[in-house]
Amino acid sequence: MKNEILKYLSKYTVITKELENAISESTFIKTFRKGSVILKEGGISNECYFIIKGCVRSYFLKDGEEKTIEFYTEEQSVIPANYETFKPSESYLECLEDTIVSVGNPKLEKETFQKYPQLESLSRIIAETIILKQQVSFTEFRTSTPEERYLNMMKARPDLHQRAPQHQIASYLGIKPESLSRIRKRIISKK
Amino acid sequence: MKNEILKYLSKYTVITKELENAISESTFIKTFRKGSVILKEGGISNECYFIIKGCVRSYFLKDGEEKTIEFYTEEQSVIPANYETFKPSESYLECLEDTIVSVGNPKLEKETFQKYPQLESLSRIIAETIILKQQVSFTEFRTSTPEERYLNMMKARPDLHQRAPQHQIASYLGIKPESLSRIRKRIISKK
DNA sequence: CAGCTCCATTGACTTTAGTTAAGTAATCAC
DNA sequence: GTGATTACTTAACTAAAGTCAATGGAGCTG
Repeated sequence: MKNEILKYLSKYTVITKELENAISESTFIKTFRKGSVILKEGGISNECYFIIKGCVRSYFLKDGEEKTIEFYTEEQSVIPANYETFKPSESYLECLEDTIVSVGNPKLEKETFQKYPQLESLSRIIAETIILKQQVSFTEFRTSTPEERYLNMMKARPDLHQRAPQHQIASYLGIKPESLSRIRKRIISKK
Repeated sequence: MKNEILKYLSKYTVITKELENAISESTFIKTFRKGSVILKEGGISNECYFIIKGCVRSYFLKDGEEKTIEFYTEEQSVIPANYETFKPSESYLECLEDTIVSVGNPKLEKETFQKYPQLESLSRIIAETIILKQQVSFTEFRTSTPEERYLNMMKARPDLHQRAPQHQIASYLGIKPESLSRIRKRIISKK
């Protein structure tokens, strides 16, 4: 299972025996059942996750409604917003499917980075890559209509449509379920 | 001037003599006149910037219109989307004011990280912090109406309103200039 | 299997943003 | 300083999303 991480890291660097050791020493596997809540509002989190298999949704409550922050699937990292801060969480983490994750925590992380500085270097590079990718997503979102956002999502992550209910996808797109329903209808009639 | 960076870094760590050296060896100062274009569409960028004083806007063209990606001001880092990729830029970087920046480039960066691993560690931590902050901004944007976005911006970065023309702010908020004009009118009449 | 809950869809209506066009104010260039 | 350009505002109209309510279907539960 753990070689899923190595497979991911191999996109950024050559996997050495050292790196393999670093990963296996600093992470462990956990599995969650569909419907499990990994983190609740108000909860303290001290773990981060790399998704090996499955789907996790983060969301929070605003005006009594669930607002989906992100859907995390295979090869994505979940870092709770309160990771390492010891502050209560404002959001939830929920498994939409049976999910297998690789778990990290600050203590293990710190020790491993000291022992394997190349891993920290790799982490920096990946973090910077994620920043740029996030910025592209954000910009794309900002400059698109709800209809375009839906089409973009279907192109970039078509699997989400099978994995998450439509009202959660709607809130992820920043619109109401009724609007998403109409947008879908409009798209079909255009074809 | 360079101690502006140290001042910023001091939010994350204790500034050692070593760190001071690391910064002064790996960066240099550049100044740009108001209106200067730092990076054009199609241009290759191999520099990143830390803004000491001034304001830089990044934008790109979509359907013949300028879409503002971000306004960068004091203590913010500008990393062009094509930094280190050697691919032509899809966006522009333009100075809205006379601007003083500290410049970094991949070669200097790499050398410095090898010489001062603690700086790379700090960079990782800051990058991870930025990821979380970006996610909060994105989520806030997604779950807000245009009016709320404008109010949020005025609260979080009121200076932008003086520093950037309104139509650029409109595109930053993902709306048309006419809509921003109406939103402002609506807000005033509510008071 | 009946009843319940949750979800997606649809319709009627309201609100708000986009579009187009015109007019005014501000800025820049000569 | 004058003319030209650009930015901002306003208005009338269109298009799309939000709101509220009702319906029908899927899935769960006793």
